[in-house]
Amino acid sequence: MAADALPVLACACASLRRAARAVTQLYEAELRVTGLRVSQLTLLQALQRMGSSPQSALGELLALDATTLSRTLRPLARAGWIRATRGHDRRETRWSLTAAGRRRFARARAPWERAQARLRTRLRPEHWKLLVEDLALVAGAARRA
Amino acid sequence: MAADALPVLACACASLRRAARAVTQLYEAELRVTGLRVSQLTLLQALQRMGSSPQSALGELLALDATTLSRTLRPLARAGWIRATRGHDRRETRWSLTAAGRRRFARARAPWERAQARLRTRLRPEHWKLLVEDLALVAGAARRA
DNA sequence: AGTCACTAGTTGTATATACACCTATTTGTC
DNA sequence: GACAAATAGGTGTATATACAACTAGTGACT
Repeated sequence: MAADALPVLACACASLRRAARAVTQLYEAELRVTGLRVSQLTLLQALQRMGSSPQSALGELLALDATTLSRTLRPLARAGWIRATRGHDRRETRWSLTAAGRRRFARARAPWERAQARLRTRLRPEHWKLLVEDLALVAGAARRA
Repeated sequence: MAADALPVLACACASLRRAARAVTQLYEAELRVTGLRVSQLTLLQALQRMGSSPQSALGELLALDATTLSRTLRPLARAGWIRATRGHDRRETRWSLTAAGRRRFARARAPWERAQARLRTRLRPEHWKLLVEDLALVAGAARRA
């Protein structure tokens, strides 16, 4: 199994980016049938989880720059999968899933789980934990460093 | 320290991409004084390590799509930091660092190490190993999955 | 030699990402 | 209430990333 590894890079950033590229390609391939990009599914997952939430809160959860987020949300709204409402503070935009968005999200579930499984079965159990738990620590650390 | 973590995401791909974004922003900030982007420094590091190497080998090492690589190499060549030679097989392009490239790489060393240190001191020691060693396994696994 | 499959790399196009800067709104202070 | 500082979000621009389709060179089989 370790024979399949790519060479270790000295740079932590390069290591992360390389892994992100490789894993993204795997997920995009599985998600292709859904018509959703990884970035879009990630946003639907975040909204499913958070319910109605301000745009800025989505950006913090995903460590996404506000401008990137702004442009990624737009096509989801155009497709009718998410809906914007205005809060008391009228600068603020709150987003929530529409019924169509929930359906779309449900239809993407099986392909997403195939991607998760495809990767997971290739890894030792502790590496899965690394991905989903320890990287949450790393992301938080980098944000505040 | 764990109080600084971002919430755990269910999707391994989203977790990786979020961490990559957060860490990239940290490194880009430190590298700004060098005039090099993370992607460019990563290529110079790879060439420093591999010596003269075919373009395709660089792509495999970094899990970079050939088209992405092609367009990332071009500005480095234009800046005179890398040089192309042609192999026996005349389809193949081999790249190596120029003297100017080695100088540039040397000047970027201190800022790069500051970025590494800034992240590293925020992490528990085992997390550093996870980043540079275990992510090499993850990247390899995803590639072959 | 002809040709067909394969491989290395590029071009066209689309999405992902973020910085600098902008507008609209809110809030704190006088 | 007036107004400066702070905040939410968007625009302009530049780079990062990759798929589909392409060109050009290689090699194998006849």
